[in-house]
Amino acid sequence: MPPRHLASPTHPLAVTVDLVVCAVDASRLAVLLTPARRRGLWALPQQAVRAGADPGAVAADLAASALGRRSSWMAQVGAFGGNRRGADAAGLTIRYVAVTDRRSAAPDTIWRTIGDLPAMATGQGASLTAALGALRDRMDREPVAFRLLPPTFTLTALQNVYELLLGSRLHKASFRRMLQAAYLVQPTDAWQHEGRGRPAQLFRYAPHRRRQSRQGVRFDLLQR
Amino acid sequence: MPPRHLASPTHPLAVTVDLVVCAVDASRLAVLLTPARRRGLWALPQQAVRAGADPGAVAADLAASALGRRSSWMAQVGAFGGNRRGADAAGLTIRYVAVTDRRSAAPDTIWRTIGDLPAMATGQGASLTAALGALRDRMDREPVAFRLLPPTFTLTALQNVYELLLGSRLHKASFRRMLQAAYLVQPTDAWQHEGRGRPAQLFRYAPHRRRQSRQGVRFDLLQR
DNA sequence: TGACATTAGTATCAGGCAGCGACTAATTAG
DNA sequence: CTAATTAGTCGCTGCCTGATACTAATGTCA
Repeated sequence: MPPRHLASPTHPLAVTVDLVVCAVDASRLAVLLTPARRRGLWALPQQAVRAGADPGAVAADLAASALGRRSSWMAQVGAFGGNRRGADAAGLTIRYVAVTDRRSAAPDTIWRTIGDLPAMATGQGASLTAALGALRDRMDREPVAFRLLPPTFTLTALQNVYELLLGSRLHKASFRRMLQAAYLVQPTDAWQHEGRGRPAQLFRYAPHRRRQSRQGVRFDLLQR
Repeated sequence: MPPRHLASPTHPLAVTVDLVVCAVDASRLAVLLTPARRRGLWALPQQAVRAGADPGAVAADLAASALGRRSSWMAQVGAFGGNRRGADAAGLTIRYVAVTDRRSAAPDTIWRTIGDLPAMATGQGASLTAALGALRDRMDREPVAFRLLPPTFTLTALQNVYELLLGSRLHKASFRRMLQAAYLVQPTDAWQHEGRGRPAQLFRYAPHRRRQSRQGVRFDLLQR
């Protein structure tokens, strides 16, 4: 037997991509579900990966087919595998999380808000939670929040998305100050009249002047 | 043909784990390499995944066999696949990055510092860079720096590791102040006498009193 | 033995930024 | 016209950051 750190023979494996597509629905986070194999249950959209295919491309196609349109942002959560329960459980799952600004849906798929999820197939709930965690982690490195909103949006709407993803409230003035300092949005000429109250100006995501990040050490985020 | 978002038949795939093991060597980052299939070239340690195996466990075993001991920290970088060049290129690669405090090595494996890498097999250099990027990303969320150091260490050594991973210099007083505020290290009774200069106190990684993270939005890290 | 170099660690201060409350602005409802 | 509601801004205060400058403890070398 050769040392284990050298190349070793291959053992073909069943590989599936599964996908958590998120959208914002009236201050709630919603995810897209498809019918599970067992009737009455729901599951994350998933698709087998063929040899030679790029898993990212497979996930993008899957998102497009489940949404009826392309998702506006996507990232890989990770690869998981081994001893799940169920029928052909010996395979590998590559999980992706995606985001969209419009809750369109292909036939048979449904949107459900977190906290109001239907009965789901085994393990799917945990997958979903893990994917949302990954989303939260990337939120301050990539423009995820903007991809959950239409091309133009109010700053209040943007703040709501951030609060939703962070799970905590933010201070209005501070939020806007930081946003301005980061040169991430541009005002448009349009204003949104939303029933009562003062109209809100619409902004567009338009990052210019990339600021140097501080390069500091965030010990306060380091908790293990 | 069924809709693509529903379960579809399986297509077995060759799945490999590959691994970037890092250590600190006199203010340089070093990685562990094994001989590539083609003589004279070097490659990342890798191993096939059998059906039913957990890729994380496979990676941990691989690390243990390449190092001769367990690695002190490990994380998945991601799953990559599809159209690489080379012989059996149709498979999938799950990449992990690991970290150790001692540069032990199994027979046939070598340590090389970044910037002084030998000729490597196709694509391996890029894999390595991507893994180091992932390491840097997780550094301020998980205690990676501490795992690159022995159980007790001087604060100067810790700061050197942070500077190495961040790629920039940090201010001594600020570094220590933040470290103290985060309750991450405890002083020991031991002092390190390093040739000339004042001896340095040895500390141990011992996070107590988990502070609330600020929950703010780091727009300055958001640049796309 | 004493001055100097070297490394560790601390103190203090000034400027900047975050969080906060309070303010103005623009609209609808009644 | 007044109150309610939502948008957006202003100014203050206290904390944190980064810098400089200091003290402390050791080895080196004349």
